[in-house]
Amino acid sequence: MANIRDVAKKAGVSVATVSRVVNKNGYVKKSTLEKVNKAISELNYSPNAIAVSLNNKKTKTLGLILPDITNPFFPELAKAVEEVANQNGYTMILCNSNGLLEKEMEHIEMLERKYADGIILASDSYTEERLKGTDLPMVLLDRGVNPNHSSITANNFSGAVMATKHLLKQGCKKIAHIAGPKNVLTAVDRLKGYQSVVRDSNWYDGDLIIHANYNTKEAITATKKLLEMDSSIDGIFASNDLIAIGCLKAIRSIGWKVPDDIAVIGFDGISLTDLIIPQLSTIKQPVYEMGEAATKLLINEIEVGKKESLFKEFDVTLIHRESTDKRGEINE
Amino acid sequence: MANIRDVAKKAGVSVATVSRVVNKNGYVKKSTLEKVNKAISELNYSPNAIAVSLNNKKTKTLGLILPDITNPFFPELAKAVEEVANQNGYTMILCNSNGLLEKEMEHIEMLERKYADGIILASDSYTEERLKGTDLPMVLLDRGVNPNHSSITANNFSGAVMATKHLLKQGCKKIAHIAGPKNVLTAVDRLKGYQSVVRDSNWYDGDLIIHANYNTKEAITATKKLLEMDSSIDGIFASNDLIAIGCLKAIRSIGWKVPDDIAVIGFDGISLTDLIIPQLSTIKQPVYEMGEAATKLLINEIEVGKKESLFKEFDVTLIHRESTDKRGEINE
DNA sequence: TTGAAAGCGTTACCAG
DNA sequence: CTGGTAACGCTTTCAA
Repeated sequence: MANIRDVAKKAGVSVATVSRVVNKNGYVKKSTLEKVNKAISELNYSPNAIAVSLNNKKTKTLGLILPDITNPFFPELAKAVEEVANQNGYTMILCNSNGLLEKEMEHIEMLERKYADGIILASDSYTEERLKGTDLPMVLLDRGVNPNHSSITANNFSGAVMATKHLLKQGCKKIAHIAGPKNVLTAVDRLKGYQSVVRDSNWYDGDLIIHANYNTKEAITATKKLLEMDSSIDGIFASNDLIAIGCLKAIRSIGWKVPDDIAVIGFDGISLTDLIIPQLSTIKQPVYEMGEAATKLLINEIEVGKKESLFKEFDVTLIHRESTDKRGEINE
Repeated sequence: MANIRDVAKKAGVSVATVSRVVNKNGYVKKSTLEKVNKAISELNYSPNAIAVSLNNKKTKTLGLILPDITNPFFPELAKAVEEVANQNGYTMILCNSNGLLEKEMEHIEMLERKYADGIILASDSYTEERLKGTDLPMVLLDRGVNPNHSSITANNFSGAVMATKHLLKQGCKKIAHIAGPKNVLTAVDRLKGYQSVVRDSNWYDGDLIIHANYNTKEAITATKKLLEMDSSIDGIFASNDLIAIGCLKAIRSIGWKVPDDIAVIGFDGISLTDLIIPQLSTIKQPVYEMGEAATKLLINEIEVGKKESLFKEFDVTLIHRESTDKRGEINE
């Protein structure tokens, strides 16, 4: 690949001049501009990004750290981040942390060493303590709120309230909650939302809450346990869609019918919920918009600087489908 | 962040010496080694990757270009690539091409400018013609075979044969095929596999083949069309799982039963197939292993150089589930 | 065993 | 309007 000196030589000018025309800054006489452009296209020159980076300490690279790209919630997020990044001339490095704090830290250090310009962190295990070494611009996504960093979340609490009230409205008399992990912020907020609605009901009981990780397998076990314990449960609010699908499988395996015997609603709104039978009611997060907002926010912090931490919370929406349609309200 | 000069000053040696101890090459007296190491840890020094790259023209960065991270087949691939890359000290840039040749080319150029060390390309539209500008090491994944580049694929043809024979064995008398796009290599091979099995059957007819893109929505339309045209169809081999799920939805919407009225089998083995009801039979590709193999192959080409193009084809396996279980062979 | 200095490809400042 | 050159942080000869 040709470099800037080759171009300079070919055009009969100095490298400084070439640099000026490439970056369109400074004055260049029209005739030399043309000479240089000619040389550039003849040599098919394009500036070496590494050398540029070494100078200005900017790499036009963003890091996206996710717990697990394999969880259907995240690919759409990744897509949004990648697209917005690209539109702004940035490139995205994808890092999987498997939810491990240690891996997260490794990735952050690596991104620093590679001079990434900023990081979008979707973390389970985020604690301010561990992050304070970094001074890279960083925005927290979906799973963490903290005064030192801007963050984007969905309104998990109010979504949980919506889900629980929806179940009530459909006629459920006793609603259980399969909560996510205790240390995951979204899970905690959703649990609180559920509790705020049912706390004062006469049937309410702490045993109606059971914890499981955000996956289908554990949810199956949890659901069976729940229904064995109390067969009068007729509604489940699952902390996310993967858990809800586990519920569906467990319920089916013991021969109950959804939604007649028991209604189920999830959270997230992954596309999967539309593909399964019965179709799963859920609280939909505007995932793409969230990824988009996070990326724009980050790029803004990088390019114009950060004044204050912004904390943006997105509204969620109820999607009413078969799995909670006890009253035949849906007409397909 | 501290740089090599800071360390040198602190240790009272030259930068050359620091470089030697960091890279463990050249002779260093034990006592100075210790001094230097001390300074390094006190300053928490780690070499600036950009500067290193500028020297050796290696960035320890791989590009992964995918049609669409949102298609459930790809996240697992991405995960494999990321993990293996990380294990070898590489970082992965993720690029979404949306299946557009133009976008692919843009990404490739960007990766060249950023001095990526190599590319893994999963492409629909791959044609050698367009790629010949690049001399970056590149391995083709899943959707392209070409003498100039190593490639990793699954055995699509024999998988299709397995699927079709499986349907026959389950008692299907007339099997249709919803094929993928005509310009996608995997789709073409699967179509050929199907044809090789049924071509000589007395019921065979070209109308039993219908094309659709690799998504659920189009598959619904296609399936309805197929069954309206010929209601004696009692088996469908779908070119991928997303299509198969579309079949299931369409079949359900017209009131038929799976697998009794009609059996359905997909291809890919995405985890989704295990979560839906009825569970979907499918031909499973070893996705993770494929991603792993591609990455190892690429890293090998980068680090030890490439002698010849390797062409590795992975075996696929039949997963027999409810959607084709006409004879009650599955005991859960 | 160690240090000085050139070079990697740019940009940006300072002169002219 | 243009050119020379220091600087970015590191590696790698070449000498000592």
